[in-house]
Amino acid sequence: MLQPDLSLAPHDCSDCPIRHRAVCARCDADELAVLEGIKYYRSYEAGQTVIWSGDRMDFVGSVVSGIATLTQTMEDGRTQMVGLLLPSDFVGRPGRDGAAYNVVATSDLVMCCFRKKPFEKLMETTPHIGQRLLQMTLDELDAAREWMLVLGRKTAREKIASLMVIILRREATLNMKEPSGCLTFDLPLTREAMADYLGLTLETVSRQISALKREEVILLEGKRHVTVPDFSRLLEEAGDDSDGGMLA
Amino acid sequence: MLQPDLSLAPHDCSDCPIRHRAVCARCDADELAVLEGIKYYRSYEAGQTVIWSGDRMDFVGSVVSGIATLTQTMEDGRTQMVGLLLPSDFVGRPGRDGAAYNVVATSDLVMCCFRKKPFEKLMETTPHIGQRLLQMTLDELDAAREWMLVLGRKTAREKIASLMVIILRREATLNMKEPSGCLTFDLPLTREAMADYLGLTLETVSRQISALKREEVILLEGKRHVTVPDFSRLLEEAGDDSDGGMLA
DNA sequence: CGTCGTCCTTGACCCAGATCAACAACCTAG
DNA sequence: CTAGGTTGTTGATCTGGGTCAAGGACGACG
Repeated sequence: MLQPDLSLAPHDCSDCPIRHRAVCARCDADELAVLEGIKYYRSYEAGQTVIWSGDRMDFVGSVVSGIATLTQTMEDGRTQMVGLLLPSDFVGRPGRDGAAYNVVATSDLVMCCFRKKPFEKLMETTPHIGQRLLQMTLDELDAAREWMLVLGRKTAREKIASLMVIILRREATLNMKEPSGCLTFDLPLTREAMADYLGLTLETVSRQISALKREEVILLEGKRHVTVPDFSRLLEEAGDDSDGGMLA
Repeated sequence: MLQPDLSLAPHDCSDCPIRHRAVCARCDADELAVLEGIKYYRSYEAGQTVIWSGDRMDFVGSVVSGIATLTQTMEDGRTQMVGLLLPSDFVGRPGRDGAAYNVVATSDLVMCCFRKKPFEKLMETTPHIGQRLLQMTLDELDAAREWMLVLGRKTAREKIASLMVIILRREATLNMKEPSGCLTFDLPLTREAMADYLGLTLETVSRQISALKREEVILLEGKRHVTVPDFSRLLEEAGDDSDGGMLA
């Protein structure tokens, strides 16, 4: 079920220096040439803030490697993560100058950026970029809404399991297969960051992870490396009744 | 052909039979003619389900009058509202056949629909529609993410106040002004629907509304008609520190 | 008119998760 | 090697909001 052309399925594009889902259409060499003039790479260290909410943002871009988070904060310090950016995810908003969230590098991070003005011009002349961006944005909207169910209605245990499911699904999607059976991955976030994503405290996160370990839903090596002996069991714990996000 | 108006600011378009922000570019008469072939209206009664999650959806459209909700449900019945559709809001997803949520008419509802296939074709030939749709989708994404903060980190009282702020802001936006001072509106939702939106129970919603009334943050006539004597007080109760969503 | 059904309110009690606090397991620097 | 800084774990206690239960307000309809 590989989808060619303008599909949004992440594609094997390892020899393409763009690695930019919004722009790369079949890694077209001409396109590449057009883009060379306006694209550049940027690196950030773990913990560094890429953009502050409200700041002027003169670029759009996507994650090449590493992990970043989108967060919102209230004056009293309460923090909610509103997005988790993994490689290939897009950041930025054509048509608006101000950033709406803090973007923070959670690990060392490399981004592929485009200066915004020329990118917007490019969108006008190259319709598939806009179409691609629309599809990606609709996907993000679906993901955000699915997360609203997690935040609003799930228990702490279900939230933790849901987070693991999301991470496993995203990793599996990059390899274009469905997760199942026995799986292994590394938690890309600290307990505190998980808490901010899930609307919990870090203590509750820690306790629930311990509980899942105790009941052998997961196995832990160190604090970050997780083995899931039975993915369907994890799904059950997540209260997940979806078909894997593979809507017709 | 008229220069298309790509701004997303709601515009006075009362004599335009499309009333469809995604498509209507300054109510261009030519455009209208093109569209006549593929658009139609549909009415629903209060309580009627417009689309079930997972169903095939062969149209896109927008709300002309009335109110609809997008909800997600778990097998055990826990429900989370993930979107509130007011007049001019868009429903549907070009490029995908299955609906991702239940869409329910909360009041009597009139929708302006377009058959999906021709609409998609129209998008290809008329770039401004795609651009407009992208902007609208990005706005919805921002709204969804703002709601994640409400769901994940706010107290019950702040949630109720936030809901009222959102409703007042949306109403004010239609008249293109900022809400302030003494305001009046009708709650478009039952206590239960509010609970589903806010990730609370209906009892908690009722109690918090009573508390806000007791402390004169709001005045109630009947169960639905609300007067807000001081909008800034309500903002404070909502824990809202934004600039009114008017990012540069 | 009364009865039924929907929507809402209020009270009593309980519990999941927050809060407060101590400490353990690692780092890296010196 | 030790000192100090992160990050994570676990225990004790508290509390906001959930749950269960009773009843009120206000239709619509016979």
